[in-house]
Amino acid sequence: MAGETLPGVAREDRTDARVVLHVDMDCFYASCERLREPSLRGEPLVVGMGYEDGESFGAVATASYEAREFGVESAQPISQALERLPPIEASGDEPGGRYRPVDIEYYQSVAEEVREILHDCADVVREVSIDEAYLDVTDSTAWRTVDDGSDRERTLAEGVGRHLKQRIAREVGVPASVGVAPNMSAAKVASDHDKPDGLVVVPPGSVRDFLAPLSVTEVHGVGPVTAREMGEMGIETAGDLAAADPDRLEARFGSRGRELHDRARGVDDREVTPTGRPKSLSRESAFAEATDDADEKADVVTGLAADVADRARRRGAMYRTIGIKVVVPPYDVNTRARSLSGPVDDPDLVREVALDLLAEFDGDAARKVGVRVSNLSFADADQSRLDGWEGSDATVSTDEADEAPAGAESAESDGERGDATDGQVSLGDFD
DNA sequence: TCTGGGGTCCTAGGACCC
DNA sequence: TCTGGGGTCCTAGGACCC
Repeated sequence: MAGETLPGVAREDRTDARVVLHVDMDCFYASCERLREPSLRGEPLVVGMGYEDGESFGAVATASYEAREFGVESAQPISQALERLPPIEASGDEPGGRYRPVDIEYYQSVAEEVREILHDCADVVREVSIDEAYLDVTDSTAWRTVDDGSDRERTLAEGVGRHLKQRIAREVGVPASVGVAPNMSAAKVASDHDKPDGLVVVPPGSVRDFLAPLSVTEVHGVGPVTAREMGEMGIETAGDLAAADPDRLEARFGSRGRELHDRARGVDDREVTPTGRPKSLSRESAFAEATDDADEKADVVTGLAADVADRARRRGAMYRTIGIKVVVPPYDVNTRARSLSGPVDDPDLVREVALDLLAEFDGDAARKVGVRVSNLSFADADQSRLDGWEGSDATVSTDEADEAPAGAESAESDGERGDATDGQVSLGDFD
């Protein structure tokens, strides 16, 4: 089915069927490394963090298909990868792997080139991550079949997918897998179906049949927990899921149950909307070994707080909520957050609040800590609304906030919890 | 599998308001 | 003093995704 359009399309050539593409760059970080270091092509290649400097607690970011043959996978502890695929320098007569550290800035520069092609090909592009995007090309193509002289049917939509792949390969030099379907969910599964370098087209009317034989884990939104529970209900394939009683699914999985049922039946009305602004920004860091040393934890949190605040500022984001995350062995994830009376851009306050929240975990061992800012607002975003404000402090930024930081008092006071926002009228007049 | 880092969305209870 | 019902905001946790 790869690179082909299934028959039976003409009848479905309705104007209401959308043409959605999902573009997924194949083991993107590894492809980027090969782009600038062609001798890595064809070699088992692992891109990961934490294997240098004698460290060994990082994880695999991307493994090339050759490395996957050795059992190396994404998100695997780097120590395990090194066992299964020793570095070439240390492998002796055995086959060895090439290891490279993550160089996110370089990958971003390559992704930017890909991005330009995507935006050139579609009006609406939703970038999901550095290596993945949805495109809606309904306006510029159709599900109509064309006679290209071969014996099989092709659609115009398929041509768009092929064109996109070829441009990325030719102009950037990295492989991509493309799925073409009438909705986002089906396009996503399609792009996954024939990796790497795949092109899978699923025309309207054939989505449910395409999905039916696939494992339920292929459905976007079904993770390990849901898959296990579905297994207990006798639901193994997407076909089983499509045939299941939606009321039963809703009883067990809530609104998500109904949604997944729809997806499995090929129903997904979500519009492809352009990438929006982030809702939160965070940084986290794992300790090589869990620690209960309060100073050590505080030092790391202080650093993370500064990083997060800096990133927020560079992106023009103000935040109204500051939070932390503390992962306690074996792997208990704890989060704490405090909201202020108004949005601020105030690195000192991020640190103070984060440390104050951290104090609750004094004496607890932590294997990982994190800092997050959320409830973001962007100074340039709602300008039309802000214009109506009297003495608009859309950019209540550090100057002002330093003098009257919203909620700062709670971070400094010996104080009672919960009074963080009391009496903070000065910054409370937002909205 | 025993777990790195950066995100999103949903749920559920409690506070508070009318 | 006891009380109904609805709405919103906040926090914490969970599942999922890349």
